Amino acid sequence: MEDVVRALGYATLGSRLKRIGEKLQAQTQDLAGELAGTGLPTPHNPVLAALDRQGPLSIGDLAKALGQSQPGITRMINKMKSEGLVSVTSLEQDRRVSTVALTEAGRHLVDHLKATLWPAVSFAVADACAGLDGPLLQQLDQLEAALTEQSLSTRQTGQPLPDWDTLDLETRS
Amino acid sequence: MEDVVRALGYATLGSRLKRIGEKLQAQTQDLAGELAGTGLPTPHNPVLAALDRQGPLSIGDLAKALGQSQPGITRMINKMKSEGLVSVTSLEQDRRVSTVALTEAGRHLVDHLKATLWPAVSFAVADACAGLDGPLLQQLDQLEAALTEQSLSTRQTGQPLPDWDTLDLETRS
DNA sequence: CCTCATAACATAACAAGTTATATAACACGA
DNA sequence: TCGTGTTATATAACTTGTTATGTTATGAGG
Repeated sequence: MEDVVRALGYATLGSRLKRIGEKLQAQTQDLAGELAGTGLPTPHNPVLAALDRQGPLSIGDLAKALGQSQPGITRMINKMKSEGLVSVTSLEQDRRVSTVALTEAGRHLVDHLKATLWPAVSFAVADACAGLDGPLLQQLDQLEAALTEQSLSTRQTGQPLPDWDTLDLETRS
Repeated sequence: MEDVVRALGYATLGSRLKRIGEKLQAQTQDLAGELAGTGLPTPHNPVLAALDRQGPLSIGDLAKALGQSQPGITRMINKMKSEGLVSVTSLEQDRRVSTVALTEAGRHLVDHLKATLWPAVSFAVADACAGLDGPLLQQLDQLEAALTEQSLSTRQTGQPLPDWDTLDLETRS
């Protein structure tokens, strides 16, 4: 059965990118289950990372930092608040803005993720991307094939992982 | 405000790909509004293209051809059926399988899209991708910047578009 | 033939993104 | 100070993807 989305090339690049992104997120979720045992949904990771990097942020700034719409952020923050990972307080000077900050539990989770899941994902994805070459569509072909052939979880070497903060510019970009 | 998803590189590649894919789809939708005037949702285009390329297909085969799950296809087909674009008939030999085929209206729409939207999108996306170079993350940086700077609709040259069927291997891949 | 496993599709519930709009707080000019 | 416009967030409705599960049809063995 022909892969139509792949065959149409530029015409369906949007669908293609979404599809690969979802596959990556699904495999990341699997890896999270094995590694960290936390049931943290994959899209919540960037939120935690943003708060870790930048400290407390408003809803709007979080939306900008993650490049998505404000209502989406509001909903995610509500869920994370209900799980005790973040606290939301309204700003003294301007009570329209609510400031989102990591709670103690949130910070602990971040520390755990920095030591386990986040570097593991970086390495596994870097491994899947190793050897990619050529124009964009070709690299996407290669990446999609690589992910199909071997999932992120089986790309775990088992070797000791460096902590997140020490790995920044090496594997990450 | 730092773009965290971009900054985290491989660790958030899934989110990144989804984000770019959604942006592309949104801009494709805009282009569709200007060009074709049809309110066809962007994800329905690959379904039409698959049926156009392969003739009538079962739900399961469509799911394979598009690389998504069967329930998603079922729902999309139901909507397209309700809009008169496809017909669904159950197979004589095996009444479990339902065969999806373009209706007359569906075929007319496909012909229209082949003459307008599909080649236009191919060209516009190819234009946005022109000059991309380097490793995957770098090409994604460049692509995302290109889409932000100039939308697909403003990449329309206005010059005559070749018909879809004559453009296959040239711009498409 | 009847049963049971399998296969195809449908349905339901959920997740996470979007747009459009409502609400509430602020800021400024008449 | 009183509207009035703007800004920040919340809410609602929708889309489109997912998984889990139900239903019906097929086919194969006893």
